[in-house]
Amino acid sequence: MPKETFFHLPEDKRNLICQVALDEFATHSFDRASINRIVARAGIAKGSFYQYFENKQDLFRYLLQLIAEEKRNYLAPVLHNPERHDFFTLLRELYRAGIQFAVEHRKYAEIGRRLLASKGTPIYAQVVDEGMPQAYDLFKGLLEKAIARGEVRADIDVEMVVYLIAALNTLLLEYYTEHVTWDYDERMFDTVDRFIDFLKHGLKANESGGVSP
Amino acid sequence: MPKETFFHLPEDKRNLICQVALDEFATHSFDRASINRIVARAGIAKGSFYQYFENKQDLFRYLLQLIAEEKRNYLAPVLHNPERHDFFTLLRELYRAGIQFAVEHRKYAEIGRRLLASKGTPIYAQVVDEGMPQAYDLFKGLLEKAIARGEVRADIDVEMVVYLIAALNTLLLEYYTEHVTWDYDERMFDTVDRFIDFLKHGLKANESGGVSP
DNA sequence: ATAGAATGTGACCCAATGGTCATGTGACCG
DNA sequence: CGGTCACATGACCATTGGGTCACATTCTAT
Repeated sequence: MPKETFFHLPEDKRNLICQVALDEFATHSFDRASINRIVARAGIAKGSFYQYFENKQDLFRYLLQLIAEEKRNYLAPVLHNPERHDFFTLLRELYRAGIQFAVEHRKYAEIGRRLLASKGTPIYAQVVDEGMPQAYDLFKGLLEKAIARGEVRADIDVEMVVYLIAALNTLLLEYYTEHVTWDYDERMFDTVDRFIDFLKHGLKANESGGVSP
Repeated sequence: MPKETFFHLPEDKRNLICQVALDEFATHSFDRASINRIVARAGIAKGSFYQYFENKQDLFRYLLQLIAEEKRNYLAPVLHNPERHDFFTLLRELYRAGIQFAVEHRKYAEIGRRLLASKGTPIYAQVVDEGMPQAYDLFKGLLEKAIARGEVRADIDVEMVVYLIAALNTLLLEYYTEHVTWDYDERMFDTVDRFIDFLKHGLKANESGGVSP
C-alpha cells in the first residue's frame, strides 16, 4: 500500500497519478506496464514515485483495491437482501450490475480482465489468491439455497455449476462488450435475459414440439 | 517459419530444440519466455538459433503449427462424418476429444491456454486472428443444422450460443484439469456428460415437480 | 532568518532481453 | 592440399526496465 507521502499530496495530483496508472495497466499486461511511462505521463520524478509506492506491485495492488471498492458499490444493492428474489432473478441482477460497472468503468473492467487472464504468471499468484474463494462461496451459498427452495434442479453437480456461473459472469461481459456494444441500454437487458434463459432452460428442443419455455 | 538450416539439423537435435522451447512457452507467457534460456537448455549457440528461426515469434508460430496439427488428429475422427450424430452427442465427442488431447499433451494445452488468455497483448493480435473464425464457423454450422433438424431450440440467439459453446469448450477443460484430475478416465466421461446435460436442460427445476430430464 | 524535516529530482545502477556480427570450424570437392 | 560453403560460436550492441541514491528544493516551526 502507498506510503504516507502519497496521501500528503494534493488531491488532484494523487488523482492524476492514479488515472495515468490506470491507463497504463488497462493498456498493457502487468509485465509490460512501465513505470517509466507512468512517471513521464504523470509528470513526476521517478524517484518520487518510490516515495509514494514501495514498487510496481504496490501501486498495482492499490489500484485493485480502488477497483474492488467501486465494484462493491454496484453489487451491494443487489446483495442487500438476496432472499427477496428467486435465484435466476438474483443472478440476472448480479450479471446486470456487473455489466453496468464495466461499461461505466471501462478501464477498471479491462484491468480486472487482464488480471484474471494472467493466471500462470507471477503477478497472478501474488495478487489473486484471496478474492476468488469469496466469490465462489457467495455463488455456492446462493445456489444451495436455490436448490433447497426448489428453484434449481437438485440433481446437478454443485461445484461444477458454481464454477460455470462464475465463469459465465466473465463470459457475458466479454460477449456483450465485444459482440454487442459498450453502451448500457436496452440491448444489455436483452442480452442478460438471453443468458439467463440459457441458464434456465438449456438448448435442447422441447420434445412435445412446442417452444421450450 | 523456420529456415532451411533448421530442417538440415539431425532429427534428435531438432526435437530437443522444440521440446525445450515447448517447455519454455508452457511455463511462461510469451513476453517472459526467454530465448537465452532456450538456447542454454538446448545447448546451442545463440547465433545458431537465429540461423534456424527468424526471431522469437517465428519459433512460437512454428510450435503453434505443431500443436494445431497434433490437435487435428484428435478432432478429425469426430468431425469425419458429423451427420451420424445428433448435435449433443457430437458436441460431447468434440469436448471429450479436446480433453483427451489436453491430458495427453499437457504442454500443448498450456501453451494454447496462455495464448487465448493473452488477448490484449501484441502477440495475440499478431498470431491469433486467423484460427478463431474457423472454429466459430464450425460451431455455427453445426448449430444451424441442429436447429433445422429440431434438436436445438429454434428461439435461441445463434451468435450468442455459438460464442458460449466455444467458450464452454475452454471452461470444461479448465474445470476438469483444475478441479477434477489430469487423468483420462471415467471421471472425464462423467464430467463431460454433466456439462452436456447442463447445455441441454439448463438449471431450472422442472415445474411438474419431478427431476428435470 | 534559520535549521530541520519533508519532498522532488534525474542521472545512475544493474540486470535482462532480443537480436547482430565478426570470427571460427568442419565437411566436402576438385 | 587449398578453397568454398554451411554451420557454429559467443561477445557485443542497443534498448528497456525496475529500482537507488546523492543532491536540490520547498515547507514548516521556532
